[in-house]
Amino acid sequence: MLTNSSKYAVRSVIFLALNSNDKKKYSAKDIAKHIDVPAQFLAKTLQILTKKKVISSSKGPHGGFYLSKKNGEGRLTTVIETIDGLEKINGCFLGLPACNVSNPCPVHHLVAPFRDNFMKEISSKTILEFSQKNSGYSI
Amino acid sequence: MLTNSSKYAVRSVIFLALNSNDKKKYSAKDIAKHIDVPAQFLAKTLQILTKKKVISSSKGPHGGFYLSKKNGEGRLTTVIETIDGLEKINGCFLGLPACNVSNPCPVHHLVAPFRDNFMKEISSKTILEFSQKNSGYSI
DNA sequence: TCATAAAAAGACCTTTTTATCTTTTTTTAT
DNA sequence: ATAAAAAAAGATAAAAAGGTCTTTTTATGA
Repeated sequence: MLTNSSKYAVRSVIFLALNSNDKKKYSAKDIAKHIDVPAQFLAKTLQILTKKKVISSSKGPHGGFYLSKKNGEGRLTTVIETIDGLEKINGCFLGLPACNVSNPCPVHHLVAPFRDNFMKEISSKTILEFSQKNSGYSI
Repeated sequence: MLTNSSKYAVRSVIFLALNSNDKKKYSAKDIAKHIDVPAQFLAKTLQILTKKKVISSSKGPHGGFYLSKKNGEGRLTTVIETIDGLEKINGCFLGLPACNVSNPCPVHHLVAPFRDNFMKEISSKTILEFSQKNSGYSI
């Protein structure tokens, strides 16, 4: 459903939402340590998110990645969209090119309600709202 | 969630459940045409399913792949398990190595009910029951 | 017996994903 | 100025996924 890059991205963004701000930044290495993923590989993904302004960064000593207030108002869908695109997550579970409610695959009625609800959850709440609501959980 | 191989496998098996028996067989090429996927690539997957006795085959003219009565009593989970393994579909949506109800990731409560219901649907019914129940749908 | 049809097997290839390593650029504090 | 810290960028590579092509084996029917 999601690539590792995208999973790491979502987890990083939630981590930053809960722990960072424009005064408190985290290096790729630190984030990688916190969420236990390969640091250099994560760095690539964080750079993409930065370039697309999903997260923020600053170079040099005491630099790092962080979520600005504006970043925190973005949506987790945007994170996934930026790294993986939305086709993968929205595509038919069995790979039918034209699967929809009027031309469903045999598992469409099982999958669609989940997907719709999932997409709603991660697109109706801001990154900050979502992260704080789920702050008790593991990342 | 599923690889293409596994998606093709599920669709092929449903096709065979609805259209084949020990008197009526389909070549890999025919099946590929019906479900519109690459024939040679599908053949590989069908051969694995055959070797693991999830489906049946016979060589030579008028040979092909089919579902025996016994095959039809198998489960779709077995198809996925044989091609992809179950780790992929059961693994944490965000990639946490130890995500479960007592140590959930932030989307566990969104994903787990879907996955449990999905697994129940494709493991409690036989391949034949499932296919016939959903025989109106596209594959 | 022989041509034919089909699975089975194996070699090969391309793309995508997942990484690692190195170098460059920028910024900060000393 | 300079050393250090960090992002950014680029090169390389291994593994997995996705797919094609060729040869071999097996069975059938004429």
